[in-house]
Amino acid sequence: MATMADVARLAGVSLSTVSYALSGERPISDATRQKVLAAMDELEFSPNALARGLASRRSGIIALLLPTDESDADPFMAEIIVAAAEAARSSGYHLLLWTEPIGSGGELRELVRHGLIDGALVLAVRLDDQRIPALTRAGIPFTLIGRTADDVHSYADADEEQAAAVTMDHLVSLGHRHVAFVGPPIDQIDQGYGIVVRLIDGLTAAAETNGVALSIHSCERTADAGRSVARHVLDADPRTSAAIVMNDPALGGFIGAARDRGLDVPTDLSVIGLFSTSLAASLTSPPLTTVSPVPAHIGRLAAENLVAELRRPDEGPRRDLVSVRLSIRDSTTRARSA
Amino acid sequence: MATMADVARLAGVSLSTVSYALSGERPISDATRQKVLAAMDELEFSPNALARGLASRRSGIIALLLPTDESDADPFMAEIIVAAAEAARSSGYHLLLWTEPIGSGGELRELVRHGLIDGALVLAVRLDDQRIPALTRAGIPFTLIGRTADDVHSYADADEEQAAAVTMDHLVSLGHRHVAFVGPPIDQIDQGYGIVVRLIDGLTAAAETNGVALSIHSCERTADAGRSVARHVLDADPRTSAAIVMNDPALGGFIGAARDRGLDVPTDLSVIGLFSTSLAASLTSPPLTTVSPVPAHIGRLAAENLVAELRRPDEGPRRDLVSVRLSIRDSTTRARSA
DNA sequence: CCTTCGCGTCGAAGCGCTTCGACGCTTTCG
DNA sequence: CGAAAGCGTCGAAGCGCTTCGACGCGAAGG
Repeated sequence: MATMADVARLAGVSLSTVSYALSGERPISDATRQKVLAAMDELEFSPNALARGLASRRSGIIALLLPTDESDADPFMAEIIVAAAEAARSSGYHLLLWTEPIGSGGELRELVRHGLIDGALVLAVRLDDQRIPALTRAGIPFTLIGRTADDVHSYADADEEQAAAVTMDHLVSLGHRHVAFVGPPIDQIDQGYGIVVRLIDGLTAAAETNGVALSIHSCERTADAGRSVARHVLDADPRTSAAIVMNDPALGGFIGAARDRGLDVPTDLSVIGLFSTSLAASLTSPPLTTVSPVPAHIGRLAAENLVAELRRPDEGPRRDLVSVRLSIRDSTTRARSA
Repeated sequence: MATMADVARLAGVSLSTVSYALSGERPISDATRQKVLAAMDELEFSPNALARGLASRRSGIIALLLPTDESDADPFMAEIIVAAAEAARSSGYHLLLWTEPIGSGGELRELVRHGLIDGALVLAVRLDDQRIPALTRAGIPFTLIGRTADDVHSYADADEEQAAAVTMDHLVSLGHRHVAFVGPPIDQIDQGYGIVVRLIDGLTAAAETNGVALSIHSCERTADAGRSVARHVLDADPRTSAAIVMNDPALGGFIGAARDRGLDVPTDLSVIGLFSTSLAASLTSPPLTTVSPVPAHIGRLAAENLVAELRRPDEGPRRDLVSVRLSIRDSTTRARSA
């Protein structure tokens, strides 16, 4: 554990010179720099992150705020997180996983006052998210993974509007006119998760434009719930020929229940997965047609935006919309009536 | 941003007294303690993590070492990670996600010298893992999520032996005598992932005991690979009546290919998922019988073991084996011949 | 030719906390 | 009744780094 003082001694220069040689904050002659670097090498020096952080008031750590009670370990989020960690790391930052037992405004303040983190990535953003004023008040730069209502902060998010359009286009072009949307649990809609709200708005608009009858259903994140929603959907409007499911855990039950009714997927009922992971898409039978962004892109962009903001704070918020891709597999086909 | 000095001034005591009142490292009279606490409250004081870390040589941060090239964002691992983060946090530690671009022994050293972390959780452990000597040399306490060959360190791991026994028991009790095991990619087996190796050993032993013919196959983590392995398995031994699949991404293809051959699952071919997530189990058709540990348990225990070791270093390694559960769903049934 | 400037370097003052030795008191016990 | 033993508190010395002001020096400018 060599310290900078050791390096300075060995190189025959002062401590501050070593520091400047390392950071480049002041010009250092080439000869000196070489001596310093050689000494560092010889001593296997590597700077102490804590000391550096204390002195510079920059820790090199960013936090990822992960609400933990809901959508626990969602594979979609998992991809985002890993991608964010990698991106942060390749920019020289560390990613700290900050799980919040939800509604814990107090603890966030603690984290923030703590002086440990330089910035934060905010996951599972609600249109009106309490964490945002908390972070703002604390003066901590942050980037949303998702968007709020007022769209004034940095973010990286899926392009829900496009997703809605692409989804509806696909179904319409296959002749579907009676479509059901199966979303996440009702309380997630009520709580205003931007992603859900915007998706529903987009789908509603697209349905109207295309003369499609769209029914909207919420569904708990379980196969059983998917099962009963399927029954309900088919009872409510037997003409329903396509379903848009944004709820991976419900998918298996949903498809199973339809099949139990004697309906074939996709012949009698097309199913399209919204924001499903490709793993989920490959597991259903038939393999699921999906409309999804690449989660890793979202995570990476969010981390990059945050880092950029930390390095150059004055350039204003950075916003990225990740467009989705329609992956046509075997769960959608032409409507029978068409 | 009040500092301890501010608190000391307001409370009318010395700086060190405030520190002791906070840490309890030395006795402080009740009266003084109350004054100090009141002052802290009034100033909304919260200690600076960096300064504390620098002075005490304990950062309160543990790293989770996540090899990133392989099994990217595996949902099973995701659950482990989130659970570990929560457990760490409720023990007063922060969890830092350290992604490694694999084979990066050098970078690990850097992290370690860095002085940032108090300990490490090591994910995706190989029987002979290079990270272990690196950590040992650096004097960093760690807990494995998995086990090495020599079984001398702290760990939390699934009980693979039990898993193998439970799996084989289930199939044997259903009358299966010709069983195929479909594992992860060959290089993961070769590289000695403990979990895979022990599972195969256990299954082999259990097969022998029960007079079962067991064939072993590796398989890339894609649906297509699953498909072709299924064909291969059925060609190689048409008597195969059951498959044990430890490879979620391959599952869909595997089942699909069997069905394409005119085989019904489970009537003609029973399929059992090994270490599958419950999400995956619910998505297949029919829903998958699985033998799995609760991933969150593994993550939590690992974090708890590490924290315990950090707090009481002399009590020796802590080891936890998490037992698996057989969840019987609809993908297994009696062998036809039976 | 003297001033001005920028370059390259140094020394020292912190950053906010922990921890060790010391000190004055009050108890306790032989 | 005096010495030993705690108890509760204080002061000061760091932890390893960044950063600011200063300084000597050679080059550029009037």
